[in-house]
Amino acid sequence: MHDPRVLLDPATEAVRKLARRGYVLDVAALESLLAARNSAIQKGDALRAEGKKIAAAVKGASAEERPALVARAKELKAEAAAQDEAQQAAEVQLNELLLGIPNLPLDELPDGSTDADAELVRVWGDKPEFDFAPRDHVDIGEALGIIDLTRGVKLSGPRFSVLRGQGAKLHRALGQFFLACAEEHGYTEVAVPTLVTPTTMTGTGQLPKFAEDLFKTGVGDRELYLIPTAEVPVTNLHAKETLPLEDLPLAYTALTQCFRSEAGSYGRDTRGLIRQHEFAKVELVRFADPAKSREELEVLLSHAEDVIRRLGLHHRVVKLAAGDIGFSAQITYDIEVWLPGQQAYREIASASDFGTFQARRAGIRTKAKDGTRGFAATLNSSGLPLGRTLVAILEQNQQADGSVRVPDALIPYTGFAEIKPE
RNA sequence: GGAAGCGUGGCAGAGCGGCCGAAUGCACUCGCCUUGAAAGCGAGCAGUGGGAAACCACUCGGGGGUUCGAAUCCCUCCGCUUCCGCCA
Repeated sequence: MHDPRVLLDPATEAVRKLARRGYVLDVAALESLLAARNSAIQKGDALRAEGKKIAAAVKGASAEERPALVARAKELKAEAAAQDEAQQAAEVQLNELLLGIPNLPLDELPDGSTDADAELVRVWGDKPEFDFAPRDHVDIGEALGIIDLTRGVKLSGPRFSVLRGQGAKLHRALGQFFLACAEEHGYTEVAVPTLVTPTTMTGTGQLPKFAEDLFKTGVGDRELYLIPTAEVPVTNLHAKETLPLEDLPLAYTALTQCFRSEAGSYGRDTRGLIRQHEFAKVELVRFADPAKSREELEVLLSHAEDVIRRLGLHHRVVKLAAGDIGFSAQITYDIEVWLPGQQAYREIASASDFGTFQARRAGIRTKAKDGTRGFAATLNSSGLPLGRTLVAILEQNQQADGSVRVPDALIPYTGFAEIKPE
């Protein structure tokens, strides 16, 4: 959420910046709602101030004076209540408008609104060469007996899957490996709920706009959402808290299940493990001094890149176009891993700087030594998703005989160096 | 799920209808003192909103009510603690 004053300040260039992502800012509506709210506050405050003075005077007033004072106090109270109503009405509309305005993309982002418009930052490693026709992870995994899509569908419907034997073990090893990397990079591991309140979802920006992307549960009168990413509970860890500025940056990591309805992606990636309703992911979250968030993003990105490099997976890093970044982000890098089975680079991690956008919604404040207050910057990156990484390993490390080589870094975690048919 | 009790500033803890945004202690910040530190002394020290500022308003778990006036009285919700029940 934005500070409406900052948004209205011409120096912010909010209209131009939001236009880059296809959002038309209604300046007039914003101005009039803000003015209506502030004027109601001022009038209400003045009425209350007078009311307080009269109340204090009642005590010392004579019996003759008293009735008139009490009557006046009652009048003022009613008038103040009317202003309160006006204020609330304006505030509700103002908030509704503000909650729907996306973050401002940084000027350094390339123009455009699709992944094709992204700017190539760097490429790591070489495309693996095969002296046979590389298969995709479904063919490889089903032949090895480690991926069972049919039974996943039997249990839960489309976009669910079952991993088996060495596949399940490799998956679990990835989680352990990613967490170990994160710990090495200085992140504190947290185990958090995967079921959260609407308020928590609003703090990071999933609600109110993207309810259709989420799985929702209801028991009695309680309404809880399944998290689409650990970003949600981990970022909200410090919601409604004030963090000493000198304690920043704070770095957290969590391994959680993630749940996404994938509404609007019908027919896309229907094959295999690429797009599932439920998947596991290690997430990295940083809370930073907003003045330093841009540098922090590079640090965060380097941590995600380090993990995928250790696995020896060929990938590239791109900076997303202004119109392609998420609602709450002001800049996003994607790490795209090469999938020989698709002959394409596919997103495996996304590292974003949200500036103070989420912190304003969630109430994550900072206090400097000199007493200056503000909002924290929040950042996050995948570090990494277990399923898509497993896909990349199967496809990049497949052998002519159908077996798959386990990356050296993972062997201590899997206990085997090779996946072979049972 | 049933019963009782409790929720006040970073913490502890007074206050129980106007003198209370709130005593006191601890912690913290700044200054004095000191070779340095501790101790001691002095000052400061909740947040949010409005305002250019002076300053004003709001907040004693949340919401609502009674009253000219509520941290204090009433209702309700939430949370915590203890006892019972159930349970991985």
